[in-house]
Amino acid sequence: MSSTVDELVAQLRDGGSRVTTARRLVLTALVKGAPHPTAEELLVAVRALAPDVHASTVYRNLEELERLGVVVHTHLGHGPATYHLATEAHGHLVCEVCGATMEAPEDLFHAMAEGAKRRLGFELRPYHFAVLGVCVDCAAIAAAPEPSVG
Amino acid sequence: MSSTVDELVAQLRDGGSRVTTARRLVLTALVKGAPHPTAEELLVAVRALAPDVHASTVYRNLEELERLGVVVHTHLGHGPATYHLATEAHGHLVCEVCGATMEAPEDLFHAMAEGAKRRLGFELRPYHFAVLGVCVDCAAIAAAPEPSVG
DNA sequence: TATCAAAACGCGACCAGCACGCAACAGCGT
DNA sequence: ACGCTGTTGCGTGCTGGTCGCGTTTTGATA
Repeated sequence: MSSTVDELVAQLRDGGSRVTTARRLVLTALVKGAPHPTAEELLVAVRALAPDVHASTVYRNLEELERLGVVVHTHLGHGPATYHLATEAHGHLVCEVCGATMEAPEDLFHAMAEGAKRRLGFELRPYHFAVLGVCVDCAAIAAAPEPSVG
Repeated sequence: MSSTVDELVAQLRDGGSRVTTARRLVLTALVKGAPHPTAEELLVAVRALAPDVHASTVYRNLEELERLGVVVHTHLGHGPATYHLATEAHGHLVCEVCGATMEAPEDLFHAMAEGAKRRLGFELRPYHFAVLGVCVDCAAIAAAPEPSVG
């Protein structure tokens, strides 16, 4: 198991931040909820237990948690940003056709990262924005001769 | 020289679209303007010659031009999308610190694209979203021992 | 346990970037 | 020049997110 809510709360205190109900619930939602929640989804999860929490509170908490290095956000495409614990940071491959999201194997970026570093001095951070493309299934559909219209 | 406005206008006619003042001006701005214009910047360029063109007209034209394969848009980071001619499509590396944008060498994505294809069946489209990272200069600054505060 | 400064909250207003509905207008085939 | 229909200008609306302000809460200290 990577991180419990209590450990994350301890990180908050270490960082000088206070521990509030909303904040704890955001962390709980991140630990126990679905894999790539948006701020909106986190808000829903938080409100399930504390209905009066305001959207801006969730946004501000995510910002603060990110400042402390507890969570990171990723853009998976055109929609809203998604959040996860910093301990679970990883690259993403997103299908432009169906929206399917998959975790990128860690070494997939190695060659490109090394090439960019050596040739351009550019240090890749391939986690912040997903790499777009077309997934197996959608590529198969696109390549199929005819979807047999009738 | 890649494309003249007249060639692009011909593409419009071939696609069944009409050629209007606003549309021609958008194309002109794309051909002759700065490298990675946003919709807003294109609007300004268009309005320099036709002050009454409305923002939504530019957005709709860009959408239509994209449908016809004349232009493509790219997301360089958190800001608005940027547009360029489809003939000039290329990958981008964007510095998360200073925002510097550079064109990615064509072969930089080869290894990753092949790896993704062979191992996951995933066909990379690395042009739609930029790859983020830290540029040479900002990496140097970050690595410097002390910026000599006084 | 009471006190209190500062942090965080709830709330609403606001912002950027963009999409949409509609009536008027203009391109272009005839 | 005519008329069909795509396009425009305009306002309005939506999503995703930020900000300022007055109130509440946290948690160190007494």
